[in-house]
Amino acid sequence: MNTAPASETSASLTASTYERLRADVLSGHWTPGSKLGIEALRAHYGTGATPVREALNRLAAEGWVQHLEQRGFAVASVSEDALRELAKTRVWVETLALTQGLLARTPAWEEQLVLALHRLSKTPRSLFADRYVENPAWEALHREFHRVLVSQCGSRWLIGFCEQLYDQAHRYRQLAVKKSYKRRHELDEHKAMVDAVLAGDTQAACQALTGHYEKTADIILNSALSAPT
Amino acid sequence: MNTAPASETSASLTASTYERLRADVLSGHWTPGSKLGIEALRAHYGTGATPVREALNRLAAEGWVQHLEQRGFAVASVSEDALRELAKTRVWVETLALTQGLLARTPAWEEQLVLALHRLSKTPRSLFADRYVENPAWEALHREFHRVLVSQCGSRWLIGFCEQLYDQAHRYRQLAVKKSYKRRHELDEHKAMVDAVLAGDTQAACQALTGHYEKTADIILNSALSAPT
DNA sequence: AGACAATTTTTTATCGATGAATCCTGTCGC
DNA sequence: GCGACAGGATTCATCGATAAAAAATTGTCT
Repeated sequence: MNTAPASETSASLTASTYERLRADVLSGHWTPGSKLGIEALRAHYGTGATPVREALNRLAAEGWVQHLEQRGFAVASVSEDALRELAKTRVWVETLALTQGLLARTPAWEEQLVLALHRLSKTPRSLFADRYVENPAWEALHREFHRVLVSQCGSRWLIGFCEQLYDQAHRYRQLAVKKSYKRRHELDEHKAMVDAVLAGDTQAACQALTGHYEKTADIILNSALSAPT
Repeated sequence: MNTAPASETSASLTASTYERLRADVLSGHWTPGSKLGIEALRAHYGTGATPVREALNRLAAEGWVQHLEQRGFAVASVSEDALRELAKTRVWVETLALTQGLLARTPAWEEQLVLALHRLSKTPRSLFADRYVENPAWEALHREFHRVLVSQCGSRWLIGFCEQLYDQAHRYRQLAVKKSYKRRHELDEHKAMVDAVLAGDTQAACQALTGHYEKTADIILNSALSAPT
């Protein structure tokens, strides 16, 4: 959870409240479905009602929270079906972006990708070796890796969609991790994608991508998302 | 432009202001790039600053307006390049949705599609025969037709993306129409898509869809979007 | 005349207060 | 005993006022 003011102290209260609230929803700090009362948020983030309200309106437009006319806001709910649909969509949309990127591939893009993978490989997944504690640096690099992967498609819209889907999936991952963390060889999977891209093998790249996402979804589904702890 | 209160008088001021403001941006009533001063909007829509502000925040999250930190809001700008990118993305994403829909096609879907086309064919494009005046009924049915076309893909995300892209393209169309209206045989193009779907011919369907969007983009581009009247 | 700085004006972002709607609770009638 | 209903307490939506920031203006100096 994010209690300290964002590093950007200069930004407006609305902006920083938005960022903090968003981060807290993504990280699972606010439980899906739970009510987000204005007064509670106002107190928690230490601002007036107006910035909280404006932040909530943005988040509602982005689908992170739900706006119930005349009865406030609530954290967007989750479900196994929604996760399956999300994973399916992600495969479709990112496969599309990757395919288009490969049709327009450039050395610069390949270099970015190699670099992103390298940095990711140098960063530990967990802050501790014996037990899992989220490593913010790894999370940032992982996000960056996936961003670069689709960035060559030539459409800001498509890149934006991929980001939305990534963040949505990220929330599910966070929620699942709260229950059980399953170790896996993510680096190999990422490397397979990069290798396929470097070889210019669209089919292999898409296949690797698809496998990666399906595995992720399966792990989350198996962590019994539906059974609240 | 939309001066009268929305039909939903019961809804909150924020909600109705949001809808009216959005409609006015989509229709081109507020010129792209122009400033949206709070005081001006407040007076225009006859409410306080709070509902206006919340509506603007939602619209900013959806990309219809731009939020310049500490210096208010402005209507999202347009450009030829952005339109080309939009058209390209639309082809990719809707082709994807249509393809997936065809993989899962059902009689119910085909019936909806036939119905949507029929209704569209029965409604005149313009309110007057001699000159073009937008027909809201046609606009609604056209939107519905395209919604149905992609609705079978099985992903609410993908359907949502298609809607976003549709609305964005719609704004470009509205802006172009303000300069010159070019008559065309849209009905034939729509019919070609439906025929291909009914025949289960994915390739033909996607080709018809692609042609339809590329033609639309070309017409808008030729109307000299960049040269303000 | 043109550049710059101080000052005034305008506009934005935020607060605290208020009217309106919803939710809770205890009571009454059947 | 249980559901309908009338306060009362919360919570939401909205307003008007205000502090803070940006923009416009003016006056000065080179």
